[in-house]
Amino acid sequence: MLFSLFSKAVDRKRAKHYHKIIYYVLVHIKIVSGFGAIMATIKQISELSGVSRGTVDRVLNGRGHVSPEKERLVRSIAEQVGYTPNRAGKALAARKKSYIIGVLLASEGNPFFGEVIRGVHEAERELHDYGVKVVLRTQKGYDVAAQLAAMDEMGEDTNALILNPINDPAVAEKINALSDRGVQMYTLNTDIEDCRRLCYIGSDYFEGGRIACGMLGLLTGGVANVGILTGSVHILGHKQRINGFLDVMYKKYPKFRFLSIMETEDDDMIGFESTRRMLTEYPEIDTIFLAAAGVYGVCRAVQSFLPERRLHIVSFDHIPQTEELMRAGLIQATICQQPFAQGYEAVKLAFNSLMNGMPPAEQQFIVKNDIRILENL
Amino acid sequence: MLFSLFSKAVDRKRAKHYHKIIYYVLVHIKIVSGFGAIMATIKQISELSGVSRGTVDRVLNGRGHVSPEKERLVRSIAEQVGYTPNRAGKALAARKKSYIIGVLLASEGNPFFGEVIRGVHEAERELHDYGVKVVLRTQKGYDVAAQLAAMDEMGEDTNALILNPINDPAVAEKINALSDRGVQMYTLNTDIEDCRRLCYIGSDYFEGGRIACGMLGLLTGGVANVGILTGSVHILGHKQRINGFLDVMYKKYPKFRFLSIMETEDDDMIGFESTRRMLTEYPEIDTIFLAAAGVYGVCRAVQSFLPERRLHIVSFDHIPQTEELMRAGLIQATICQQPFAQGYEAVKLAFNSLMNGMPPAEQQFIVKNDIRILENL
DNA sequence: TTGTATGCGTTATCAT
DNA sequence: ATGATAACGCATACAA
Repeated sequence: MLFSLFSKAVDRKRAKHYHKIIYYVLVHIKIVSGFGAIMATIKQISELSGVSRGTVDRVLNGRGHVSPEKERLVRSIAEQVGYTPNRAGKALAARKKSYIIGVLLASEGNPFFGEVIRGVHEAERELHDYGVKVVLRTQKGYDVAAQLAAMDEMGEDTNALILNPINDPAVAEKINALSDRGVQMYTLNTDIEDCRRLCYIGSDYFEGGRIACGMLGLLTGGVANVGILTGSVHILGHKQRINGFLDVMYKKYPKFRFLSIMETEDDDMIGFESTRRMLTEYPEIDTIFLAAAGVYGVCRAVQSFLPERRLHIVSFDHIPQTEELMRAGLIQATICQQPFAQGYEAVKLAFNSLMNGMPPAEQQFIVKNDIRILENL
Repeated sequence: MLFSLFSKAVDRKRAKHYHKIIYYVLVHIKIVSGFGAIMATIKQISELSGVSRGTVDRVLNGRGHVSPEKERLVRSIAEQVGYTPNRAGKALAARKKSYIIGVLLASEGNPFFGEVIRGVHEAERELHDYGVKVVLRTQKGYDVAAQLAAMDEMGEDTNALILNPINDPAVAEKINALSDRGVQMYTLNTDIEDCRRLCYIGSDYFEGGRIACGMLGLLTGGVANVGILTGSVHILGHKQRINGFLDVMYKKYPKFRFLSIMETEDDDMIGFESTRRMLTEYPEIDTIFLAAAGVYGVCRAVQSFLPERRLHIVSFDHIPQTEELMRAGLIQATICQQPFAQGYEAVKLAFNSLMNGMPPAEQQFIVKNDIRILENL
């Protein structure tokens, strides 16, 4: 290989005499090897440019303290040889200090997050070799003060913090504060506006709503009296799902009649009661779009109050009761948002940014919505 | 940290005096650090056991030439400290020799494989740092002799070979021959029986068929006159899809009437003609299960000969015409088999086995079948 | 400003 | 059979 001309056997002085010739060759000849691109290393760049490895490192990592002409020279050569840092080498060197990635999930007792956590742990396992520590902390329910407190505590000793933020200005502010303190911030599963998070990892709720409507359109043959049950109109994701649903409904299904919308507050009991009232007020409802949690309560209400009629129901996510409800024929389809991938990718993204000292290229990592019926549950 | 007691500052002789004590402690006390498991290294094991790193390496990698008692000692300590090799270190050391992974795809002109190839390239990009070369070769159509010849050629200079095998005994035999020659063999997208491939990467065709039937059950309300179009009854995957379809049909949809099955030979023109004949012979058909390629030809036939009637059609895969056909309302749903993931995971799996010198833990890597409707295409 | 030396974990080579 | 040592690519503390 070309570069081995100046391996350790040849000292720097000889190299200095040759490096201009080599450089000339590099500039004017397109270099290819038998199998693909050459993998340039810092050492090779130092030999080609006649400066030390340390200087090359300083240039390539912008550490300063290097003369302009050498800087230009090194940059130029690195460009010519198409230098990209070697991850294995970086990882090994980085092992002395270890990165700590915090994961703060505000939702104990929400079965949806089980898979998210599995994904987090899988990423932790894979990154174990790279000296990464993952600190996971879960909280019960949506309490702004509690979330803020936990963020402060975890921000103390983490290099990156991943959380599913409560949609409250105080949380956005705290995200900015921690970001300024040097903690790389990520939002998981739900995003929050007006803050300096590096990336949102989660699903496209609007698309999820569109898919739900498309599915119900197919199931009903395009004719339906629709009732919608949402968690809370104040929760951004739920609202976006409903907007998506209505988007498809208005454009594609003129024979859909939208009769009523009520809230479950993500609770089975409240869902039961809301559904009961909805069905007594609008007994002609034959199709239910279930945009949030409380699925089991809603379905039980349907079963209790319209035992003879077969409604069309599409829900979200896959929780333990989902299979039972699908097997019973109450729910025909449920739309999942790849919870495992959300947890997994969030940790990996955070690690990669820490590793290369650069924020993720994309500000969003959107996981695909996933249609499930009984056969592929 | 515990192990640093015997860092380089302390010489081997002192270590030898202490290692039995430490060993005792290790055996009787469960070791935990603040953040999780200790990451044991070969160096630490050598210090604890009082043997050299070389010997530890010889034991842990089964290179032989080591006395039984030292072997037992090292094994025991490695077990106690829960040693797992560090991938970054391995990668760096392995860079001197570079692995070559061959990918042989027999299907030029089949749009399905575009995404598979994208997955292969993405894996290649990610593994670039680890000195992996991927050699991709594609072939037109299914010609056993051509595939055998290509296998022989590629087997010469590859450490692993991934291919979508033609279902022919000669191919199985060649897979065994190459395997015996030390090439690690993988089957991609379609499997083949009675051969020593290390792993099959692809979808579960039986499940795919079940999902298709479940979907048509939902679309038709459980009442349908069904026609099936397959590629060839001789192709294993197609047969499995049909078996899956019939499985659900018999168990769950007693009002499905199965009227006819014909072949498309994966060709649009033949598909058109087969469909035309099917629809003239059984004009009562209102539901079509499209288990193979030739999708466009079939749909055009439906459009030509039953322009007024609205059939229910479920197909497989996502090719360029699929979206047009769905938009036109001819196809309601198509079941995809994650082609990108197939290509990506195949290469990664092959690399991992080469890296740790161990075949994959599982003999199959099954990607999920994925329901698509117009809204999530 | 610039260069040198060392170490991260693993593997291979060379001595003994 | 066993131990010592160099090398892989990168980062950094230290020396000049």
